[in-house]
Amino acid sequence: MVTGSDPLIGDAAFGSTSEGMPRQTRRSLPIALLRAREAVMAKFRPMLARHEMNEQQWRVIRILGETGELDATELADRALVLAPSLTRMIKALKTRKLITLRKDKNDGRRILISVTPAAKALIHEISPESAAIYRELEQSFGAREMNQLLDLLESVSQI
Amino acid sequence: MVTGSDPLIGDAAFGSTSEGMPRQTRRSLPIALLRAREAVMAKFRPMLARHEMNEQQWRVIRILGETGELDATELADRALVLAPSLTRMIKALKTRKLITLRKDKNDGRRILISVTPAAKALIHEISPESAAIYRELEQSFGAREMNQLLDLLESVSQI
DNA sequence: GAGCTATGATTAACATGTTAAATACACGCT
DNA sequence: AGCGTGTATTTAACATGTTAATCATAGCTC
Repeated sequence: MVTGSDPLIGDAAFGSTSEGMPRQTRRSLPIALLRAREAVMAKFRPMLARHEMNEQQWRVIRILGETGELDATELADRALVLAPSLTRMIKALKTRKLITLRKDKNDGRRILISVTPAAKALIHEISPESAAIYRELEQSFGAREMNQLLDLLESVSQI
Repeated sequence: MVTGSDPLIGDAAFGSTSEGMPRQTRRSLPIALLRAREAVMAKFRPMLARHEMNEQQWRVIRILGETGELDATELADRALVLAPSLTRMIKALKTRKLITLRKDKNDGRRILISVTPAAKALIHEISPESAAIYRELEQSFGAREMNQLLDLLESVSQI
């Protein structure tokens, strides 16, 4: 049975959601998040592709650029990539001479990763383009809505 | 002035994005969307795994259950999976006898996909569990916030 | 110091994401 | 009918996602 006066479950246009029946996908948070993400990333992907970067590589490089040297676990955490993915990406980025690795002298298990000057140059190429796309997005979506959305997303991430 | 291995942006610069510098990831919409999605999906994944389903398969099966027979393009669109992914998933789901395929008699290019009774049974197993997790999520996040978030996500998806 | 446990990173195996190309059919045109 | 163009699906190739297992090192305990 549907919870009391809850307007979230079941959209009138698509019928009500009763027990045993799936929630309509249009008011499903996971799908709404995915759809929004796709819409947003579609704006950025062509630009990144011109720089021979994908989304994940850009996250990794950019975070290293912002933060400085990081170990793999911390980097994977911040860039939202899984450890096995990062391991593979490290190989590719090292080959492209965008990162350098060194062992942590105090902990032989850790590798410390940092960006090369070439990567910093790349960051300085991409960032203005990225910022421009972001501004465009903010303009058509609304700065206030954007902030509100970011706040809600931050809040839901902490659950 | 950036020198040596110092980060390109210090924490002091948080929030203010100047030309040539990357926006701090904490207020980046793509990353916020990804992080929120991860937080939400972490609640659902273990339950789906118990039913030997991943997130994408569940979206596909569920949408077919809601909608009835669909052609591949329409299904891929609604389930937010790319056509090549769907092609591969179709093979697996057919092997598991969760879907059946037939050719469109009016258009030989299209295949029409629908769920089997076994899939419908599976949907009726999973849906209440999914709904329970969703209610839990709604309770800790807040129904009003959830609604607000869904509205904003829908809005940003149309940009 | 041997042994136990925990942690960081990698590897393995399979699934999906992503782009480009190939294939097959539909449809309009002449 | 034959041809060109567009559309639906598949295939290919490579990247990342996901879980589990493995390997190496750290740190603790006896």
